[in-house]
Amino acid sequence: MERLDRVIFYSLDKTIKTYRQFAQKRFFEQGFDITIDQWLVLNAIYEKPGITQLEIAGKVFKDTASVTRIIDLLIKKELLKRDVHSSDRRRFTLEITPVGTKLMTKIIHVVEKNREIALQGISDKDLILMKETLNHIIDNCKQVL
Amino acid sequence: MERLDRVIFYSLDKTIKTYRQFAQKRFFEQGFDITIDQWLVLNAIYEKPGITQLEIAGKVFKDTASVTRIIDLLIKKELLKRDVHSSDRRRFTLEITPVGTKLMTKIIHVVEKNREIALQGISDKDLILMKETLNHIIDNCKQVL
DNA sequence: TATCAATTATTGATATGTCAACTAAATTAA
DNA sequence: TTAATTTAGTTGACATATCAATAATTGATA
Repeated sequence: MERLDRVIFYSLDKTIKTYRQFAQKRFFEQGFDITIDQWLVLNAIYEKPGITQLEIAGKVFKDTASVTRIIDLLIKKELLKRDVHSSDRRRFTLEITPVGTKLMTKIIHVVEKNREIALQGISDKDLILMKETLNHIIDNCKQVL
Repeated sequence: MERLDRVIFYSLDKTIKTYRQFAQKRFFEQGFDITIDQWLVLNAIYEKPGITQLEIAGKVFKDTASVTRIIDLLIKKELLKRDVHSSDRRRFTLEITPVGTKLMTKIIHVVEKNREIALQGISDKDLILMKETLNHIIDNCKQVL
């Protein structure tokens, strides 16, 4: 067996990539023409209307440059509308279009099902334990960052 | 508290991103002008001389297009050399240069230290448990892929 | 052996990640 | 109130991910 410390990061990487591929495939299969990342950003706005791009970036662990570009694409797809903010002209008001809202209400079922499939057979206890270990790793890395 | 199934993928994403940032920062800080992904590819060759690009892709969970491009950069950095394979002309023989070898023997200490820092305070038992849970998720997703 | 299929790798297009430089606007301080 | 600082967001450059199309070569088969 390989060394544990090495295998862990290997497994982490593989898990994220496999889950993303899986989730993306299911989006397309069910007819949703949207990437996982675009969904993440759209969802952040859906859950908190009036959210700023900076807040979105923090919420989905992306930098503001990525958020800007993803928002551009969401607008091109007519799922989102961008208007200048009434009181702070550095900011934008991001508003999900009716088409975007419809997509969100439909795609949530795929999202929930994806999570269910990916986690089936895994106990809450194991998930909680894993979450704690993951958070521990994050804290360890953050101390140096 | 948010729903567990949701939080888990959130934590996974955050962990990978934080660890990558942390590891990359330490590469640069210690004077190694190489990205994490370039290191992964170079390491695959280092550990298995004569490896094909297809095998590298499998080993580091990248597709062959990414591997091709990363190899291009490694060659530009003069850490790697690419020659036609003697018996199969579809393939290439990838050879790490002396400069590349030197880098690899030095950077391994940073890599080991990174893992040590990231995992400090976490028991082997918890790591093994996490690995099993991660593998379970991978298997669940693969069934659908 | 001529053809067809499989294998290995590259390339183009598009999306995203990361860093740095930049603009514009708002806030704070002198 | 002017000047400096901070904040919000954009843009360019480069690295990587993913998909599809392609090229070259090899292997299988009819």
